[in-house]
Amino acid sequence: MSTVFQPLYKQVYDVLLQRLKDGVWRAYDLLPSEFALADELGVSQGTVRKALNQMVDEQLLERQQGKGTYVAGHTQESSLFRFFRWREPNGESLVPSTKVVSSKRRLATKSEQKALSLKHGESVVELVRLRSLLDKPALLEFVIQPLSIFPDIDTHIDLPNSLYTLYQEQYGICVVSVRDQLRATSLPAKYAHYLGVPAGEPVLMVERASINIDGRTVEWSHAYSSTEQFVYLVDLK
Amino acid sequence: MSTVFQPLYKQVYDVLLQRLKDGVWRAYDLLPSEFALADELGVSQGTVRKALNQMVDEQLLERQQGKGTYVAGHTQESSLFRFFRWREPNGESLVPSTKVVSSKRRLATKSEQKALSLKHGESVVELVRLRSLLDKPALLEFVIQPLSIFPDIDTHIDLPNSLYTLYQEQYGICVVSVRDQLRATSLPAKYAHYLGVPAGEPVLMVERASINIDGRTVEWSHAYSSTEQFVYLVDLK
DNA sequence: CATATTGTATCTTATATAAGACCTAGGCGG
DNA sequence: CCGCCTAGGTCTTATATAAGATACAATATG
Repeated sequence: MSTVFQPLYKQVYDVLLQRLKDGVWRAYDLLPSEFALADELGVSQGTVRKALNQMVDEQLLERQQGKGTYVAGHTQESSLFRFFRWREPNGESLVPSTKVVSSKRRLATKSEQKALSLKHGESVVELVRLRSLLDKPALLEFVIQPLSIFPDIDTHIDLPNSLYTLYQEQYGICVVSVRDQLRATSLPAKYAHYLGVPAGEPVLMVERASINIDGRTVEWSHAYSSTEQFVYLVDLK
Repeated sequence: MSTVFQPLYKQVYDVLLQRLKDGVWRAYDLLPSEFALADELGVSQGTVRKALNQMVDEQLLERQQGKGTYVAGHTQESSLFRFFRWREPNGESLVPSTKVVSSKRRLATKSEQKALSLKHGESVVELVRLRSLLDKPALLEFVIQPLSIFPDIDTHIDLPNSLYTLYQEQYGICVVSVRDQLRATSLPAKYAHYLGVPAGEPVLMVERASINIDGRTVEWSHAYSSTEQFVYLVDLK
């Protein structure tokens, strides 16, 4: 017997997740009510509810009692709150301001092909941004966006502080998790003036893969930052 | 009306959590069955179940169908798996081996008093450990343990790889979360020979607060590590 | 008879459903 | 324009049934 047993609520979960992946429901959409879904799928409201609960836990959905269940979307605030880990040493949270340094199209490098599962010869946009904390330049960020995923993304005039809202609104792409690799390294001389830090200074390098609801890495970035004034904070539960 | 409404299952959760804090049940203990708890507290089994579910999600409890619900304990493996974030650059997980460099008692410094909420004049143990990955020295770790929380902890002969199991077994202290602050810095000359890295080299400094079930910081540590061969990995959901 | 195996009772947690409480928004009458 | 009412959504709780684990008696087998 090759078919493995799956509880009803898990099967419901899978169906609903697939609809999110397929874009049947998009950010901020209102889902049908629990009873309506239960009716459609031929199960009870409680079973649908259990599946929805799990998706709420995973931050895919948001509920509002008395109103309905919505597809969770990135706002500027929520997105920064969720994925931006830079803090003051005392733990106070920070909101970055962002300035575009440059943006250009080019062929993906080997490592970019690997990180983003691109075919040989695919083009990407390399976006360089300088992000400031408390009005001090703090992070120099290199963002790689495959053109196959984000067509003509380099034609947008003013980019939002958090790119994920742009991905969501213009391309229907919902970043649900990120994976950061942290290293210490010396600041390359050519970047020193951006951060106002001497060349060769120890800096934190954060390499980030941003992952879509279907599991694909849709964006890849790395950033340099001095940690004289700010720290990268991790809470492990 | 000053008393705020709390759902039944939340009240049950609070009662059960308090029992964990009080040490009524300790690591690996078997809890009474859902029906027994329901009976004792005067609610239905499903309500108890919802409270227990939440505690399982928080990794405070573990269930085994047909057997019972247990208080989650740190094993060497689970503890390292959960709180050890060093990986190979390709993402492969690593298990450290650990050697004690030194251990001494002294008065807590100002910053230690603050981090650990100690009174002026309290004593701590400073434990220095060298941890290796793939047989290469990789992390030099300074662990601060208040003697008020861990009496005579420096009399233990051989320390386990993960200290949390020791805290749990000898002192009934259960670390449920940690908070890491990451910085890049230059490797102080006096530590260079431990890591086999030139002095002044950029290294990652990880400052860690380990937090007990009652919310207290019970251990404070900082560690230096070269990131030539290994990276600190963060998954943000 | 000794031993292994099978059945069965009774624990446990896991899943599904139903019913009522509560929240929100909008319509409608004063 | 205000307040009441109601429709339609989620939230909470309870109950019934399924399924896994274990101990032990009954039974088959050498």
